[in-house]
Amino acid sequence: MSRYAASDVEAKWQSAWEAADIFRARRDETRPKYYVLEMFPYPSGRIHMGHVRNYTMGDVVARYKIATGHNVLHPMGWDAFGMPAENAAMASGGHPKDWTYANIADMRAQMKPLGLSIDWSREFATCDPEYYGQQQALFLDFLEHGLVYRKNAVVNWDPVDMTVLANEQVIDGKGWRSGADVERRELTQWFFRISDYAEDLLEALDTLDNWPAKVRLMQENWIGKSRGLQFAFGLIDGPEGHDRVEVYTTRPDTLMGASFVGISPDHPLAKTLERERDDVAAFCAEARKGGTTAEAIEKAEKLGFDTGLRVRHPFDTAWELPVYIANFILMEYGTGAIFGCPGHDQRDHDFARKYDLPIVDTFLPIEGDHDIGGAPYVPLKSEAVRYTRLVAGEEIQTGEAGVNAAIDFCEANGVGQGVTKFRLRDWGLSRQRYWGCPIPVVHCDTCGVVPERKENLPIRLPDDVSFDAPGNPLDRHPTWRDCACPRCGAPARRETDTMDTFVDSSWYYARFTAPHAATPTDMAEAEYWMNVDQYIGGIEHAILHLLYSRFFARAMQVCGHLPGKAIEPFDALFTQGMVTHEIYLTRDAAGRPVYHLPEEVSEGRLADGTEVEIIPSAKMSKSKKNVVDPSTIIAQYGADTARWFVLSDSPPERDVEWTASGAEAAHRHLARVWRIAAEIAASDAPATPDDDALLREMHKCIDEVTKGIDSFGFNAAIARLYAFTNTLAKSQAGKGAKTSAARTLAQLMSPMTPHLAEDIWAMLGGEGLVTTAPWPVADAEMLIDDTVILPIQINGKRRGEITVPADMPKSEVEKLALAHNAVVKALEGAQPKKIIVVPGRIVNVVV
RNA sequence: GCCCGCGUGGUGGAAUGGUAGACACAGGAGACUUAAAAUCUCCAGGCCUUUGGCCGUGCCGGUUCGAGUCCGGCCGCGGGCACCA
Repeated sequence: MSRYAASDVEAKWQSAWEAADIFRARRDETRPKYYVLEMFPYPSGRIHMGHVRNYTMGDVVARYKIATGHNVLHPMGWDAFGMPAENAAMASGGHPKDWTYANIADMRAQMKPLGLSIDWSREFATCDPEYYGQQQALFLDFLEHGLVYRKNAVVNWDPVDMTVLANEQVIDGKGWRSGADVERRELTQWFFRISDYAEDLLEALDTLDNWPAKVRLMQENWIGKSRGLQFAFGLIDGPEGHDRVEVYTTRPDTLMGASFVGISPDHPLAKTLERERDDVAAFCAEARKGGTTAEAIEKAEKLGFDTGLRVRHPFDTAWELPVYIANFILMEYGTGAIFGCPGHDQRDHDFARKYDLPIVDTFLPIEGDHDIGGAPYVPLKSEAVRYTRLVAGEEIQTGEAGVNAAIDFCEANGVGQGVTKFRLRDWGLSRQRYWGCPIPVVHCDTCGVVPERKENLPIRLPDDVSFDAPGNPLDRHPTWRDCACPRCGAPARRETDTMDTFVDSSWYYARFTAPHAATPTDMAEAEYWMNVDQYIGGIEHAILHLLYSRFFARAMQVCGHLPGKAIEPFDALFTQGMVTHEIYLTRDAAGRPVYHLPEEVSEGRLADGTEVEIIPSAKMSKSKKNVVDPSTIIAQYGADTARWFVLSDSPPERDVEWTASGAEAAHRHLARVWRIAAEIAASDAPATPDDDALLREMHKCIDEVTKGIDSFGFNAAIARLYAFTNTLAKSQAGKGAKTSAARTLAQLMSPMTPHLAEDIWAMLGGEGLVTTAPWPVADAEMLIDDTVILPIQINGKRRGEITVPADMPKSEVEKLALAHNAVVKALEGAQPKKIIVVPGRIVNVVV
């Protein structure tokens, strides 16, 4: 008998699927539709195991849905704009466009051998003018509907290269190429009004029942709805135009603990002072050093500058507080000003100790009380309710009730208003870069900012650009900027900013429903195919990409590009873990790590015998060389082995470690299944006898694998398939029962290992393709066993077991349990205190 | 710093609040073979006084007849933090 030859088998069945054209999605009102989508890849050049895992999971779902009679849409495309293409152009002199399309061709060629059930006729790249032209049309519609506007915003500025830097390009506060200290600088930029949808985006999270709870929680925290008090401190002898400092606080219950007021270096008062005073200007310049990320700002050393100005406390006008400019206060949140309460906030506490400000405890003492000299006192969740002193004679509870009481008290006394604020800021989409979708507006000296006419779209990126100087090539292009004003016809200049690549990925799922429509979407197609029934991708997109997509679905609906039902574009979301691998390294003379590829290492040693250090289980990354190329694995074992392995060893939401032995074992198992099936097919044994145990196992396997796939329990489903294979291999049944069991095995494996499944299905005389064969259904009667083993516990510890009929009444089970040796011994003639019988599960005797 | 998650044998992991360790990897013993490969069979959490007993799911405490699972606190590791995609 021949052996399982993966490469022949896989090529054969991929051709068969292509010939039958079974993955092309067409509208068909007679069948339920199912849209499964994996987050589309960035065309970096090579696919990696993370891609294999992501697309395999989507493929399992897609193939399972095909088998259960659904009309499946399973498309693929490329998130093709972005910085790496420009970096490659700068490093090697090529063009971002050539680099990107070459990468797409390479990656498509690597992806096809995986045997994915993709409708390739719908493929597009976001850098295709056909796609980004429609995106420009969307932008113009958003502009018309008031969903886009311009305002100033802070960017990372490299003062040597005179260019804007991405956060990624700021290393330890310095520009990645120039090494200069990065500054925060304001530019006029385009913004989407996502914050107008904050309340809706928050409330609709409750409707996303099939999203992971943690993703919903992360989005909830990101949107950050809070109720607080907005009020003003009266400013004493402030500069002209400044008589108060508006503050927003979520902790008005601690107002009596105030010991300073802090304002952002970008606060209007700070800017006024900066113009008037050199010492303030010097401090603000210092405070603006470093990157713009929240992490950089909050981790930076807390610096404050005493302006010398004083404000009056709203409850006691004789009480004066100093005004500090502080580098950790963000102008984007609240009012850009805070009051500091060092007694009950760690950051304020640190600040107060550094600048020698008073630390006031506002919580009334209860027994064994706190001392806030060493650390701020923040009550624990589990502690008794605390009371705080708001003003003399007013005591209020802490926590939410206290905040509301404090707001009520303040409003009643004319000190500010209770307001609701969101942490969510508007989405800045301007990028000062070439390789992105041009923003389709024109700057005219007479008319100002004018939208392009839709008939002029797409506004194409020019091909003749150079990357030999820092900055945006569109800015220095000799002619591209020149145009006629769409309104008055006078000579005008194009906007040279391009769009954030998150814009590209915020609506591609809608475009897949009609990838070549002359408008952004085709409403009939969108009505049929939307929503995405199952979306699958990395947890790293839990906030930004998913939130932006949710906003876009709403905005597109406002502009008539999506039907009402698509307000939430992704009905179900699954976030998968990473593929990890050990890192192998040796040290150079200076002790710096030198990384080695897995194939260079054998049994912990390099070919020359040098022992390597091993760092366990880290995310695969080219720089650490702990990567395995899927193409190598496919060449060695076949795609089914790679698919089987990435699904088998870990739950899909968790990381999976790629190991050579695991891949080897997966391949051995698939070869075994093939061999077992081939033996059954070639056997001349009689059709009977049946094997009741085998058939029961088969139905249990159908049941559990079906449930496993339905709930993304792929690893558990695969474990069940291993067990069933073991049972089948040992069965003494006749050819009839074995053939039936093996065909079922082929069907159950087909979503995971479709090529192998087709091959053994055909071998065993299955009709047509297993891919399109109807999914098997478990016989409910075969799932119930006649007898069960019940563990006997004494005081919750297992002491024995009894085997009883499954339907034995509780009273009978109790009698049997009480007669059990271990129970008799434990009772020593006494009566049990209690007996708990959970039918079919357990007996617990309390003595 | 802030938000979120995870932690179970040598390893990956399984377990609607109900027999902890399914299934697999690595390991050990054996069969087959001149031999190897391949394949097949069996063993396998730790400890002890071994037909039995004790301990055991990061640590400390709680709820419960019963906790890997629920609650509180801690420790460790990972993801995100708005211009990486």
